[in-house]
Amino acid sequence: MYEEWAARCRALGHPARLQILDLLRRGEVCVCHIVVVMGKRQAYISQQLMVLREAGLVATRKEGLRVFYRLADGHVEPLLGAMLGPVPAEAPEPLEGCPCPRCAHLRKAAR
Amino acid sequence: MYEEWAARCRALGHPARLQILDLLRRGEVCVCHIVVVMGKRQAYISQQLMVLREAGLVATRKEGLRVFYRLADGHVEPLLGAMLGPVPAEAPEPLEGCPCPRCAHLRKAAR
DNA sequence: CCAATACATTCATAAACACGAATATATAAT
DNA sequence: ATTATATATTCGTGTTTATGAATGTATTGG
Repeated sequence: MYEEWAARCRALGHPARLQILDLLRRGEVCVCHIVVVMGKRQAYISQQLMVLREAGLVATRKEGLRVFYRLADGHVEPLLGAMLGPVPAEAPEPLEGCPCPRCAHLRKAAR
Repeated sequence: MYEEWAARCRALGHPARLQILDLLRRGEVCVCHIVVVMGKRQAYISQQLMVLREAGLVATRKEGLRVFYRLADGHVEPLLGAMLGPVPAEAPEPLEGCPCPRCAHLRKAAR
């Protein structure tokens, strides 16, 4: 049982992955959104997502070309909460330069 | 901020260290007690304790020859709770073959 | 001072991880 | 079928981590 959690902690033990998980606390997003938020190469983000997936920290849903990531089972969110505090309540805003459907939709609604 | 927690998570990312921290949730103990509980070489335990110390996950108190370890500041306990669940309520029992003063005291009280 | 005890550190090596570069796969549009 | 798009994987190399063995340090008692 310790080894299982240790493995998850190793996956948590990287600032980029932690940031991705923190982002996912705010809700499901597609990979391209994560790429824009993090400002890193797509392949790099994909590598980090693979680690998170293999550790069972995130779950995915495929929709056409896009893959949406979310936090896995109920254990992950409280764990992040214990580290990073509660998720601040923010109004959802479109992300500058993000091509994902969610951001496109938010931009349209803003006008 | 992510890097700080990532560093702590790396320290958590090892079954032996996780087990030590879980033990410390039950209260302060000296190194020799940890050694008996874990059934590993003293030097090995000391190495793991060094990692935990450098990550700021534990604090120490020296008393004569012995060094007592406890969980550090209030952030650590909830984090462990999120992973391992609440600490089970157990009556304190002396540990077979442990030379530490606490165990000696408990053995005396048991008779 | 000398020895014993409790704990910590250093060193060497093997395994694991990080990450850039290149490449692969799957889906959708034409 | 071809092409474009979104995402995933593989590979190579440099860095970090794990752990056994050996050794060091601090404190106490004689």
